[in-house]
Amino acid sequence: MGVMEKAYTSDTELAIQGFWEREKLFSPDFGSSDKYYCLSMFIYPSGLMHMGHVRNYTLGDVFSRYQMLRGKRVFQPVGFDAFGLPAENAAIKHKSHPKTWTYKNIDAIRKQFKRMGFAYDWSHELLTCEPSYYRWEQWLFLKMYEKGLVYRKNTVVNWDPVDKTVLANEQVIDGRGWRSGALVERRSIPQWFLKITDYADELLAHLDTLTGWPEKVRTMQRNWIGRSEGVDIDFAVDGGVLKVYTTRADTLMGVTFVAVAAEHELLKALSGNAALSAFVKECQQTTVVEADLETMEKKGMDTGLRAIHPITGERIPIWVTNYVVMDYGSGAVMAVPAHDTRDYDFAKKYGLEIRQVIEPIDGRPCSLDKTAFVEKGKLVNSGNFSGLTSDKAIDAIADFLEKERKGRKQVHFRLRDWSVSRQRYWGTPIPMVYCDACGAVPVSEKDLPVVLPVDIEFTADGSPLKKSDAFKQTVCPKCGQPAQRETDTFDTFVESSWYYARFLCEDLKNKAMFDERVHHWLPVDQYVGGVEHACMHLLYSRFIHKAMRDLGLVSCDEPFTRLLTQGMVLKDGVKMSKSKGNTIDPEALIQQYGVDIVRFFIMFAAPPEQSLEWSQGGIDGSARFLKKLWNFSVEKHDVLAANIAHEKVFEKYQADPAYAEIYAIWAQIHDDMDRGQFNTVASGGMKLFNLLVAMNGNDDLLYATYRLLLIGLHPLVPHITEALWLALFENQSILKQRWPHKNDLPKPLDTTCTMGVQVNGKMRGTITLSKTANAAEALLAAQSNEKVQHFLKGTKVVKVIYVPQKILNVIVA
RNA sequence: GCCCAGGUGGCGGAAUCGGUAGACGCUGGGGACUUAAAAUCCCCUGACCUUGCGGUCGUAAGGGUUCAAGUCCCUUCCUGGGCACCA
Repeated sequence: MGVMEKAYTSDTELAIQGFWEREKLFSPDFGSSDKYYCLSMFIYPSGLMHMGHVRNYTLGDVFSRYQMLRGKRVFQPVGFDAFGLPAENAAIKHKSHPKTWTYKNIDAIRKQFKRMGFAYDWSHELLTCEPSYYRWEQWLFLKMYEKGLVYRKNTVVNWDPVDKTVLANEQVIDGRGWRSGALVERRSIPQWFLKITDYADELLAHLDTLTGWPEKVRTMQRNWIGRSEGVDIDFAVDGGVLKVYTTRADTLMGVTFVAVAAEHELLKALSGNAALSAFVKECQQTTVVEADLETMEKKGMDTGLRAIHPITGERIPIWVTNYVVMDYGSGAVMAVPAHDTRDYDFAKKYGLEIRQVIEPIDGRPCSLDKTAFVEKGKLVNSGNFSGLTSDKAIDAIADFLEKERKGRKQVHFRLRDWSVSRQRYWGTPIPMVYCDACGAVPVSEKDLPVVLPVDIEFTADGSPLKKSDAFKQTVCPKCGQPAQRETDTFDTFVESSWYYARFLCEDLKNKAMFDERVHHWLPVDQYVGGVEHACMHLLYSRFIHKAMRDLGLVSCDEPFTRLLTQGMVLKDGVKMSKSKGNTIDPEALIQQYGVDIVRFFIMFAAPPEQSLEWSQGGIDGSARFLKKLWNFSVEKHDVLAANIAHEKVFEKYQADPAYAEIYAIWAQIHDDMDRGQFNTVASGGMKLFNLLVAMNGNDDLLYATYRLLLIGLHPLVPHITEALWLALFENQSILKQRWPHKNDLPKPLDTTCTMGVQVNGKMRGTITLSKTANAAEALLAAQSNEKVQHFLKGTKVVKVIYVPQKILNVIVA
């Protein structure tokens, strides 16, 4: 190190990476204050790294290196989300084992990550498929079970009747199994659930505290949780009540039928009706995907059963439909065709009555010939409730029903409890045992982990765990009699819901789940990942975090303080994917250009949150810029290596217009770094460099500005800046430097500014005047400006709007 | 269908608080250097009208608020993400 090389090559990058490794720059002292925990969503090892990963992990690395330069002790870990369905598919395809495929991919990606030079603390690397990881997941599940956060109930899944296996939603294509082509059926099976709804209120309320998250993600979560205040209403039926939930109790008098799910227990009594049974069967031959349910053709059939309207006593027909799902709510909804779009369409289709009970509050005409009237308004045809506004009526009707014991006010969430059972092999075994005498019994803590057996043969016909007696046969932890293990495994979202905490303590292995480091180092200061995780992963993690807090395992309320959701990488306007054949292999690019050029382009080409269009021309441009920077450093070597005193240089040039520009650019770079807008950090670096190239004389200013430039660019192009730094300046890493806060640089002393002049709101010219000029002086300057004069000629000034340092708008008549 | 984003020159994008639209870069054109090419450097590059000076239009489309709108409000269109078993 220390010798200026004539050209920048991949050898330079490898040498720098070796230097960082020797210096141990990326393993923080966990006892220190000034911590900064930066985390990128860990990778699912489905093959090699693709451009989306390069973008994701570069973003995390930029945050990390920026914070190191700001003086923080940065922890940036790396790991692998190693359980999952694709491993099973690959194993079937290649007649191998999910583990083999997974570890092979991990090895390849690990090599690629190292080549990228990310500032990772490799000493805390974790793999979720290792027993030392998932044993604590099993342990956490047992603790949640003890706390009453776990229960078992039946729920519907996609069943492939030919392959005799449960299908993931993505394995259902147009209602058929992807491998067999058979029509998929809904099948109800028992599954383990986590009570995320117990935390619904807190998950909602704490969104307001997550000010470091994009507003759009918070909005999405708010809508996903979907808190609503409504009324549970009982419709009397033969032998019981049919419960429905509505947020529009004001429309209750407009109910003309009740719709129930095909699985509803009311229908059991009607099994003798052949036509009805056939229809029920047809309804069950659809997927459970909500988007499909919402868009498919709505079908229904009159069951012949009648429900009694809780207020009028009227007999209302009960219809079975394909769009009401048993798992959501009570599996029944009241239908008000006049005031609900879906009910309206359904009523039109089957000739059911449409009874108007709401009219517009402002008395404007309202026809129900073409469409439902779904707004709130004023009640009509509603007996004693007629004349009330919708809002008043909702309360009045709810009060009436409560008094009559036919209903009650109810807060309802759209959020449903989390089904964590998967009928798959490559996942964490659920630590439960089934005993004929004791029922479902949790595994004893001392018997953890329940190890996933790997000496199995993997085939297409269902989970090998179900066929493995060695795995299944055990004894009941309670009574000691022979019993059977649960053969389902956890949803892989469970692993990704607590890994951020385990990273800190991964080295404890089997000794403990966490130690005091989680109290000092959580929450994660900056989290980076795809926006596609806005609701599920990010909500599950928040839930598990709160559950861990209530178990005394962690101490803060939220796991992630700041969140950046990065956009996709596109080529020719569409997402890069193998199936579309439009991928760019990052490894080939790195070989051709080097890591930093790829990093620089990918940061420069688009703001992190937006999608990024791949461009060959763009990467060549980035290569050109960095080459210019390198060549400039070689050319100016004598000046730059001269060890000029740089401490108070900017003060000396405080009144120089050149310094005003430097200051403005640095302030922009600084702000953009803070808000994670790295594309303009890159362009700011280019501007600063252009300034440097144009600078003549003033070696001390050049020297000081150049040092600033290397520090500013370091997070984006760490290898190049480190190589130049070591060659020209100190013999220690650039990361030991401090990023100058914009407020620590001297304020430029220029007293004038240039601003636009409008006449009647249209831009007509610019004037340069003192920053402290008043309106009269500004007007005078405008009136003596040739271009502006042209538009003021022969007019009378009516009004002057003057916003100092921004705009002068002269209104004339 | 529902929820959430995005739409600015030939292209990627900038404009942080409603105040000079198009920074920075790419592409293209012209020039310098060279026997020549590459590399490099310099100038031009939103559209239309105009010999020029200059003017008009212009941020998906339409409307509105404002002295002033890419930015705020309403409507529509298009593209993308999510919709609970891909991760």
